[in-house]
Amino acid sequence: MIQHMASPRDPRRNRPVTIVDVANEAGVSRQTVTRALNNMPDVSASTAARVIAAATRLNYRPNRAAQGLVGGQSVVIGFVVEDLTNPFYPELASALSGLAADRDWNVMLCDLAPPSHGHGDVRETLHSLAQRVDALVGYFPEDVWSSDQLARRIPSVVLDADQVDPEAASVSIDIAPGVEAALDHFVASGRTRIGMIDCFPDPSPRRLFYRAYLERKGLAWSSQSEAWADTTHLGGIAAATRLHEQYAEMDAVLVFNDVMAVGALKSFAHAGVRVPADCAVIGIDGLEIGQLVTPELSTLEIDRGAMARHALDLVDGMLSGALPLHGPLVQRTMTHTLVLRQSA
Amino acid sequence: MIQHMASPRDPRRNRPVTIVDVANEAGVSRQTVTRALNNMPDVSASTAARVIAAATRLNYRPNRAAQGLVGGQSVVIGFVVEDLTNPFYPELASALSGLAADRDWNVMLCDLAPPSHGHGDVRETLHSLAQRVDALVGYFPEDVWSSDQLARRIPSVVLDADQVDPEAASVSIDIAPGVEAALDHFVASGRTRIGMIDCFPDPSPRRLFYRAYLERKGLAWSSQSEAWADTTHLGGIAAATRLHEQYAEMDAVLVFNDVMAVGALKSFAHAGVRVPADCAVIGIDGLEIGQLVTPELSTLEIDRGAMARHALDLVDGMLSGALPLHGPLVQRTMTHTLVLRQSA
DNA sequence: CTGAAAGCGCTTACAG
DNA sequence: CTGAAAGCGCTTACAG
Repeated sequence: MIQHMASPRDPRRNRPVTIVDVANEAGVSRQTVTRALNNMPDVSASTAARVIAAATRLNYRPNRAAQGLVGGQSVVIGFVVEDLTNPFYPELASALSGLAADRDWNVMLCDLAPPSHGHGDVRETLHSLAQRVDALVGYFPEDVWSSDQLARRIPSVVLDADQVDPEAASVSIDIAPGVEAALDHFVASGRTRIGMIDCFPDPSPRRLFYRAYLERKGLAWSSQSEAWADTTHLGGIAAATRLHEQYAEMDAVLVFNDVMAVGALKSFAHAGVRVPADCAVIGIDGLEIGQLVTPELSTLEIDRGAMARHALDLVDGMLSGALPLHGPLVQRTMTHTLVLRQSA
Repeated sequence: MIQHMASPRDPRRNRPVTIVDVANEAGVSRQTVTRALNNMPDVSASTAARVIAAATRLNYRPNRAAQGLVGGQSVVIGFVVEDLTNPFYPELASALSGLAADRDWNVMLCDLAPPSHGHGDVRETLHSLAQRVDALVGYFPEDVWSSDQLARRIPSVVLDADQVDPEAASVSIDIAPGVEAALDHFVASGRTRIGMIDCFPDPSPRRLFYRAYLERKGLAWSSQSEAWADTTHLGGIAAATRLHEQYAEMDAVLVFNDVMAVGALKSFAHAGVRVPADCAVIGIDGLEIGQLVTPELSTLEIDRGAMARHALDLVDGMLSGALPLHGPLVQRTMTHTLVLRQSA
């Protein structure tokens, strides 16, 4: 048998090689193997060497589950996002990963919109993840979430859901203060024909608040003041282009998120709309890309570090028993901070 | 005891509640609990209901390790990146996550540069991860990697390392064709004073190739033709600013990556250097942000989907025994594609 | 320094 | 429909 074809399975029987196989190969007992392989004391150097050689020869790999069963396994958080290519999620994942590492926890990543061909049902993906982790944190599709009651099966923290599930812990964002601040800023700088780019045909809470604000302030509004598209920069381009056509007098626009807002900036540049001179733009999220574009994007920033910290605190509470797993709602609420750069 | 203070541990003894506790609580045997909780047949509805009620009451959660031990656990890939806030990594993570999901594998995320205060030793982080996953894929700090010989302890795929470890499988990038194409493009469009922005004081392979190219073509070069900085957009701004000062005649510049290149574009805009009229810019990576800025960034693109696919193929091979775990080098090599947009 | 025993928490046959 | 037995692969005491 050619050496580099050596298999990690014992060729004699077609099953993974275990500690017993190594023990037999080395002519020792299995606890001696444990000791030798884990650098524990009370093994003679020669025995240890013999065991290590045998393990190497057989391509032995300890079974993680067995180790976990006896030793106590670490906490694993399943982090669920809608689309990792929206920079908001990696920035959050980065924060979560760092904070988790501080507790010696691990983060299992689940991107629900992977650019893969044959990815199965989202429901199936989530259930499979739920079986492999100790808690779920993230953004969950409303329909699967409510119909499957995942929060009842596993400690879960729902991030920034439009509709808060009373059964699940959540970190939610009260958009009111932030959106109010953004719109106030528009008005304070003399803008009165304010548009909105949203992400769904059905108005999001952000859009509803925007409408209410315009009405409250007696500002102009019509269905032409609004447009919606995908939450991508291409969507932002498309929506901004449409909005510019149907509402040419628009002098300010609030955009559902920064990625779309950056698209809107491109669209405006292309159409010759000067930002902020002709039209001011404020995005939402506070992403780093906002600082990379010209003009730099003003935005409603959300603190990802704080969001991740809240989520892990809630998980910790549920895991330790200090917090109920479901039932009375446990909720942390955050608000945006208006960050003014060049676009407004 | 207040209901919402119910603990996930059996209050009577201070240990996690197990299937036996549930069985006792429900007055049945443990295999009946298994059946009821896993929706298996051969349980009467009333018994199942009683068991589920007991499990809920005790906040029972099956032990994943025990389930994994008996049922066979799924493959977990530890994905190690240098810094998740560089968009290259999330785009790769997204691809990897999707392809892994297709195989019903999971991806555990490990960001070595988390924005967290107390993150411990990188070495420690990697070793801890290595114990919790079946294989390692990603970018590893050269020093830890070579000194700890992690590749000998766990199947590992090293991505795009400058120095290929002969002990580990790897997906490497042959930069020569791409960089040659980029520089050829500069020359073909009449540029002869070509600069380079790199990321380390020590010249990267990209920089070495750039130098060799200039020499080969008899083009001007001096130490003033080069600058280096952090691989962030701020680093790009700083390096481009410096380069513009020290090499004002520069009419083209190759940048270590797209994030820095976007920074360079900002710096040039600020300094009144028109791109591409005064100075052409080509970045490396092919990130989406290159399309968001103005002018759009020309770049050497690497196919992240293909990279992820190669990595998982190699892991699969090592796990199944078709590929050696170490020893004879297993290597896949990729090349960049020159994508011309507006900046060059 | 090394080995025989017991047990981690679950599930999968196998009896009733 | 329900339960007693055996075993998954490892480690942690406990004897020698």
